[in-house]
Amino acid sequence: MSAISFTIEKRAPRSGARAGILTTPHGVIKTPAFVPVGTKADVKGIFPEQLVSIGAEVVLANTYHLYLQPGEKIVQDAGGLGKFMNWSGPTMTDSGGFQVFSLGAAFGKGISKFKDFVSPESDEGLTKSKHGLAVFDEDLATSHGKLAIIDDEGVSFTSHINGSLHRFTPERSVEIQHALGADMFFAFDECTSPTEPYEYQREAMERTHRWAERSLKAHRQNSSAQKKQALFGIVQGGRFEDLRKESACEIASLGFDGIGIGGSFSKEDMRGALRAAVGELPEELPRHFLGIGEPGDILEGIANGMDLFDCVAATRIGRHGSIYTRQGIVHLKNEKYRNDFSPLSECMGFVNLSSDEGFTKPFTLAYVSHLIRSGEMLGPIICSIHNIGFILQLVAGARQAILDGKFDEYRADFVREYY
RNA sequence: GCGUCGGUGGCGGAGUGGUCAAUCGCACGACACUGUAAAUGUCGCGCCUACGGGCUACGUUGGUUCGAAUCCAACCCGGCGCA
Repeated sequence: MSAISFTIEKRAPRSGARAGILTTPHGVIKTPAFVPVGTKADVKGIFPEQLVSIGAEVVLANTYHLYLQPGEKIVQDAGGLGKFMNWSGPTMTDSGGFQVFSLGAAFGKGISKFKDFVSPESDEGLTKSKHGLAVFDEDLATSHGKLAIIDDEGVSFTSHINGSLHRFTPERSVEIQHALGADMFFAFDECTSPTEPYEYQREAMERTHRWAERSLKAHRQNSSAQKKQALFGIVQGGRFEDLRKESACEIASLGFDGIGIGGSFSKEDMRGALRAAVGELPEELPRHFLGIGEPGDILEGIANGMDLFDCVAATRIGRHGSIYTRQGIVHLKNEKYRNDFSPLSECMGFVNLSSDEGFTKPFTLAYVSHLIRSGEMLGPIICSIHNIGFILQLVAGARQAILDGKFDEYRADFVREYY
């Protein structure tokens, strides 16, 4: 018995795209859906009411961050993630598996989730340890510029906040996520660096599979949590299609409530890895494309049958002064926007961002550019809301297009103008 | 007027005989950002360039020296103190 239910309303004729309804204990999510990221129990710079007003239906927080600060007990005592952050709709939490990557192999290397990975440096093999470093060697890790090292049992890491030592296992991640109490949560996985070779990708994938089983077992041992929370397993396998297929089969066979597709790709590898995985997934489970993405990548995901997406880019680039528009990303700090008095909303093709909760009138590019340049906090806030709104609208439009049987045209039209 | 300290790139401010077109910060210009170590980071920022380098620059003028932003002299300008 799952805490959620998922029904598919309509499938697109010439692609894998599908529109569905995902019902959770805290409400309904119309899929495909974009899930704004609220890592530390807030979508940076945006009030819950504003999220609602621009169409958000669900938010995603992070286990690693909330465990470190303020601690899962506080969130639990507050009544769970949603109550803690004043969000009454559906919630999700990520497992902390991504931090294994971002604080581990990627730490200090300028590698992000989605870069062109030019020259994979030979890596002293810390994260490749086959012998299981049960005890975290801080000096060793630090000397390699990492805050996290992996063994078969779990991951030891130092807090990026104060350097204190911690350890996650699949069981611990589930326990923390039970305390956080989101409607949907993810199994603890190992998100590998795309620079890792095949052998290591296989090793990590198999470890992720073992962790998936342990996560599921831990979840099933808590029947009250099981009634309220759904657990998603995560497909890994790097850029290798055979691994992706194998991983998808394995994860799909275990009995999760939903499936996440994880990983870190180079731009060219995403589609192949995605297709290989999706082809092996059962139709009836909701599929979440972890960490994706940019407009084009989201549409690619939808076309390949993905239902849920989350991404920090909208708020991050917004905070950094860039906005999505129908014609592509605009860097508001650029000189040419200093005296561009065209309205923000019209520029991005929004029909309506004006509501009692949202903006009352469109701001001009010149104004927001000024706010960004002068360091006023309203600038990043406006851009973040704008960008989340843009993505939500893009996905809502895609959903409607699927229902209307016009997804291919919708996607083609968008891509033509945007890229 | 006397004394004293000081005048460096858009600004602030290092440097105090060669390795200085000149550290650094700001401003400015551009780029990056995909399960958030991120309201962050990277690059550029005298002029020209066939990218090897060339040219003009550290208040002004002159001098010392193989060589000066750096030493000397005069002058101009500013702060402070005394008249």
